[in-house]
Amino acid sequence: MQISSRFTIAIHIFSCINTFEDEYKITSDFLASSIQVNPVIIRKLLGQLKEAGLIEVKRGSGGASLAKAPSEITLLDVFNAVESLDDGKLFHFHENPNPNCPVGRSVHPVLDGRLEHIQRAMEKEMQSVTLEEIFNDTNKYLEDNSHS
Amino acid sequence: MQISSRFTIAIHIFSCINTFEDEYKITSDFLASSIQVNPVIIRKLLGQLKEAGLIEVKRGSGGASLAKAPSEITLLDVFNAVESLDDGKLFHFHENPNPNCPVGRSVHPVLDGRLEHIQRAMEKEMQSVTLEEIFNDTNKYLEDNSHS
DNA sequence: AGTTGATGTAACACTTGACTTTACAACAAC
DNA sequence: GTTGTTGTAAAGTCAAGTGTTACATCAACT
Repeated sequence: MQISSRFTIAIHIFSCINTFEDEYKITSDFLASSIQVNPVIIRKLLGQLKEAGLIEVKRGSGGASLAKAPSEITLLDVFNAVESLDDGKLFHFHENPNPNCPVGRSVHPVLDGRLEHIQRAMEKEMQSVTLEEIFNDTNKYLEDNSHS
Repeated sequence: MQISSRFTIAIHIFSCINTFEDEYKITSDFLASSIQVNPVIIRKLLGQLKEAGLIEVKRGSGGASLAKAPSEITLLDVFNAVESLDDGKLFHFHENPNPNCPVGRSVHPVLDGRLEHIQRAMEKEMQSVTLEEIFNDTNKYLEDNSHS
């Protein structure tokens, strides 16, 4: 099963804030039209990102903005804010291995460490990328492709 | 969204084969009672593992066995055999970013490489663990806990 | 104060995938 | 041909992702 699109949508949101915050007010409708999903989806995501302390959202007047420097937000922060992993675990273990079977008894203790290790590898990689880098890449891409 | 339990069930299957193949015939019913899921689930998984060339299953008489040395099967092999990632990609991208928006146009080219990189890190870690190691861990665990 | 444009949320529907279960045809060995 | 097993179809349950409408709440502005 794939990781939900909430993650890429969240990054898209950040990129929009970075690119447009001086020109436009970043509302859920504005974001919805760039991402092409329903504004309510965006609002829920904004809520999660806000709760994680990554952005600020103004009620009433409206508009979203970063709560931290882009160099201080990693893809892992975004991922954790937005992806609800049951018990924080990437791998879903089958619930009831038979305790009367030697193998059934040992699967969990034998595998748990390995699975954590794999998850860590992924998280480490996510942690090594900051929004600043994403923003730089985006700006570069837009410069290179603005003459077409 | 978590990775489905098919992955851990598959590893459980392999461990059962390794531990019991000399004493018992490894049928889907046998496996089902150790894993405590429906035998049909097991048969489907056995089918996927067979198709990936990791095991052999006897029709009629019944029974599953390894098709390769445990040192030649990695967790990544098992994962790929059993987990159907759409288009091989771990991350699900939102489908229709707005091409009329600069950011909408650039999200894909900017992110694709990063996401692949993260997925690779996970795969690399999976690839570094063989079933042989899992089997050794299991045997060790069973020895250490057999006197209780 | 009332209007306006946003956000926060509830409620509901739709779809998909995971997982379960029953049932049965196909098969191999005895 | 009987038996035990695999392969698979069919149908169902359940949870999560996603989409949509609706509306109360809020802050700023006139």
